[in-house]
Amino acid sequence: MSAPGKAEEPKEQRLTEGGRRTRERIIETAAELMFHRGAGGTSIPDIQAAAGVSASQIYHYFGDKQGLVLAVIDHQTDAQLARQRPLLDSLDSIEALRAWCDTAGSRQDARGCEGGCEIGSLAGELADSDQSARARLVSAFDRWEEPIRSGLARMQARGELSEHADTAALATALLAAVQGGMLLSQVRRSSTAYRQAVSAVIDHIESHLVR
Amino acid sequence: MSAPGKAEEPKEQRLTEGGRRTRERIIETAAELMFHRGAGGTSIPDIQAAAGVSASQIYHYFGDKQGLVLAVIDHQTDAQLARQRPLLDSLDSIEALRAWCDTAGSRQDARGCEGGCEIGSLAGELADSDQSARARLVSAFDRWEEPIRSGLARMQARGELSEHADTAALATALLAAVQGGMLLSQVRRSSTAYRQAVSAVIDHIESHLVR
DNA sequence: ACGTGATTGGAATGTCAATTCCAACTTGGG
DNA sequence: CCCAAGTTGGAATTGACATTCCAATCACGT
Repeated sequence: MSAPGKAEEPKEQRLTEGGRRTRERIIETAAELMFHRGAGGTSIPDIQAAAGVSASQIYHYFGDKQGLVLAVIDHQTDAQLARQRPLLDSLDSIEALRAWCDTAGSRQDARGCEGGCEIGSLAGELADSDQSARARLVSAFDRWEEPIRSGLARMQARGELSEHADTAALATALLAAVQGGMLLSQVRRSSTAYRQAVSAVIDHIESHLVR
Repeated sequence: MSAPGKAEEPKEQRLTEGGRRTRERIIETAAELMFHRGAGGTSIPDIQAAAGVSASQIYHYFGDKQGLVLAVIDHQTDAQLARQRPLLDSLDSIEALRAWCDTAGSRQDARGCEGGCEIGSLAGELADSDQSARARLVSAFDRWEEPIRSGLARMQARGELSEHADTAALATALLAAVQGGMLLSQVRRSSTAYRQAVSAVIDHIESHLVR
């Protein structure tokens, strides 16, 4: 589920088992299409065809397109975090940080560097035009950044990382490197930029190691 | 045997003085709208109304919407680089790097952190869906990264930066930090993430200084 | 002044998307 | 078994958009 947010869902409707599955299928199909063509570039008919559902079903479960987009954001956030676990929960060593960043790089290579970050792409498209989407994206990035900061904080508590290091700022910098690196890699169709970007920040974190 | 219309050379047409101005006005208006609403979110009628031109004029000068988008990419690239000069041409000291990044941060604050990077936003939207747009974006980022690398190379040539420093990689990392930092700042509506991201990378570059 | 090509207005066309509607069908609990 | 609520299909509506067309001006070289 999503983070403890204040989602104002007035219509708490009961779902049949079949209904739940249909709903899931719509979200997953929409997420896939929107990852490649963007939210604006993905039409309801596109989703209908790809998921094998009728228009009524989409509007029944999500109200309107914006509702579906919000659901997709949450789904991608959950999926992204789930996929990165358990690595994400033990980012308390330089090697762990490198390994974690590396899996993302390999994943990027595997798909030929097409598409960037599932969340970052939606963020760039929706941050300015849809306030409720932006709110969820804030939450998404917070949930993503937290485990990084937490890992650094543990290193610091253990005395491995200088007590002067600003773990929150370093975590933000690393997340930014991931996002920016992904964008450059997507444009250049090469994961090199991504690897150089995250490597630089991790090197910098490394410079805060004690002794 | 249809000619693989890979690159239909934009037929060199003669422009009247008024025509040139109309063309410029369309590009600038479109760039402004697309910056806020994205390329896909900006319709030809939108541009018509904002620029005070008729549909014929847009199609006369750009062929179709994609042609206009390409022109907008080039325009934003030129505008971006021009705005950052002369700072961009003297990035050969840590202070210069910080000052350069700071102006972008202030600019971001000045607009309330709405909108990200003029080029980066278009990149995220178009990299996967429009190959000719992607090609221009590759060129845009290359033109942007070059002055950074060049400045670092000068520092290195002067013996200020370690000879082991990979100036190209560092330049890429800094550009990625700018992009990723802008994205996070746009979502969070605070330039803090941007400042932390670029600061981390510049600190890292600083660690390569020969003492 | 003339004529060719540049420029412009504005309506017309065809497509497609978002959303609504309603009727039919299913399911689960009492 | 029976009803209310959940679920689905598919047509209909409405509007916007990209693009085309044609006819009218306008600018400039000769």
